[in-house]
Amino acid sequence: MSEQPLDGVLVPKVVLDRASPVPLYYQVATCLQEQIEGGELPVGGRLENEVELADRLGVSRPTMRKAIGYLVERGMLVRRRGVGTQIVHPKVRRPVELTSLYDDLAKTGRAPRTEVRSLEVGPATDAVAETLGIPTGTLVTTFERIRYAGDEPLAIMHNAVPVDVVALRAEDLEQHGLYEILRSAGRVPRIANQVVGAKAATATEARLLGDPRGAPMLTMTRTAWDESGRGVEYGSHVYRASRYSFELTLTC
Amino acid sequence: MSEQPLDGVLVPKVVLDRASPVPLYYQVATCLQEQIEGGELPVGGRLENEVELADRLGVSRPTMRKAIGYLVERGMLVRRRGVGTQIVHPKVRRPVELTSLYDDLAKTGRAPRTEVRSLEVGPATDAVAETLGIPTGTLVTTFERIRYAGDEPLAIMHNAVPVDVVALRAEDLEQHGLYEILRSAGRVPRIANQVVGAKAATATEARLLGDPRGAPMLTMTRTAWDESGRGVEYGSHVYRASRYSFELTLTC
DNA sequence: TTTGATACTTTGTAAGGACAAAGTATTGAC
DNA sequence: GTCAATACTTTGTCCTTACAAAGTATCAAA
Repeated sequence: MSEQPLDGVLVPKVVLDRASPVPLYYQVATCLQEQIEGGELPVGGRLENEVELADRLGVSRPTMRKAIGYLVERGMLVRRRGVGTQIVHPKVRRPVELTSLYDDLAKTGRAPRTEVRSLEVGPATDAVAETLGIPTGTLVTTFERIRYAGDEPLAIMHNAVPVDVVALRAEDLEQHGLYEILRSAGRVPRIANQVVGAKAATATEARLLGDPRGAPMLTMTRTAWDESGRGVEYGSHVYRASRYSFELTLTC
Repeated sequence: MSEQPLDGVLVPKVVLDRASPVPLYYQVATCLQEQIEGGELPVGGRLENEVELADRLGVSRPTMRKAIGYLVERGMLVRRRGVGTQIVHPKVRRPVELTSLYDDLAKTGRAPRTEVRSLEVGPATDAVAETLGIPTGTLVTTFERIRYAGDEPLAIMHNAVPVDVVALRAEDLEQHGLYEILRSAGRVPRIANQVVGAKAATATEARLLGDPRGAPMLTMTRTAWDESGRGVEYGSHVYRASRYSFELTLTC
């Protein structure tokens, strides 16, 4: 058994299943990723060179390169010509996940609760129609929700979703996150534009969220499109700055 | 001259320079990107299939695929097996560019001005050392700046940069953005972690920025690492919410 | 008319080979 | 001993070829 060579070059252990429908390059990539996240491949360490690695794993160099490239794209590895491939950072999430507040809360173990304050179907306003790229007057479902974490109000959320994208009912929205509903309807959001800002709470916002009037609020407006370029959601949300912030990882 | 075929399949015009040191796939990609952004290739249109395109441009299919893949990665194109490649979105910037406020302002044509209020070299605090991943007590340059757009104050910025990353002088910081300096010193930030939130202005902040006390402020703390995984910058900034917001595009 | 099988188109994965370019280490001349 | 030229290592780009898988359209049979 060839163990770690002398000069600190790391030899990851990878097991492949050529019968699996999962692409080879992806199997290699996730295997490496797990070992990096698990700490078996320490940060700063240098990886075996591509050619050897490909050889040892029994895959072609293009496949090996694609696997490495995948991890480079998400900031876990760095390669330099003439030098090699290094492990740079263990826990890196993709540039900001395209998830909803509901998902975020559920993931961190806090019980999300949603109150649907209003929901109506009507023609889209010019502004909404334009940002979503749909004809003016297209029917959209417009609704307002308050999101709680446990008993504490977190955010007021305004949304507009074209009715032909998915038919929304208040009951569903109280039980599930909007993105969850969109996904199960096959309208997966693929690309989104977000603007994050801040403002002072209006009297209404303050009352609904239990903050003093003028309290700092984090605002986020988002437009999301599905894979065919169709606008699926427009949202304009207000978060209590004292309870919420956005975290994101960017790679250049 | 073969013009646009009948069924609306788009035939981009691409001119390649094989003598150029710029990779072929990148030439193809930027050429396509320009035509998409310029509107010559309309949103929703279907691209010629890979094989034909590669053939017509005189490149191999892998090269063509790499070019298309590059644009798919940043959300401009979408491909589906058995269907083809479609243009989904014209103006999409990379998931949030890893730039500084100075760069942002300069790009949008507003004259950025910087006032360095303090600058000192000393051992890093525990918190800073930990986030940057450097030993406690490592010497860092700590400085405070106010950034103006024209005559109007925009933000208060606090930073810490290890002295062995780059030696910083107040004069340089008044003339150039921090990221510009880092780049020219060869310490290119490659990956960063940002947290965006909001808060009310303290009395000092309000005074410095010319806002009333308690005015809503957008906060951003960022830690950035270079390609070798070394922490190069820690920043904690406060922006006037009335004058600044973050815009970002995310792909899932 | 509807259903189901079939053919076709188009992208996805994979292999193998060749050369270029960048960075590092070594060696030789002065 | 220092510095420049050289060799070597390693990733970057590009090509050709082949087959698999998904989606669409066609066509025939019930």
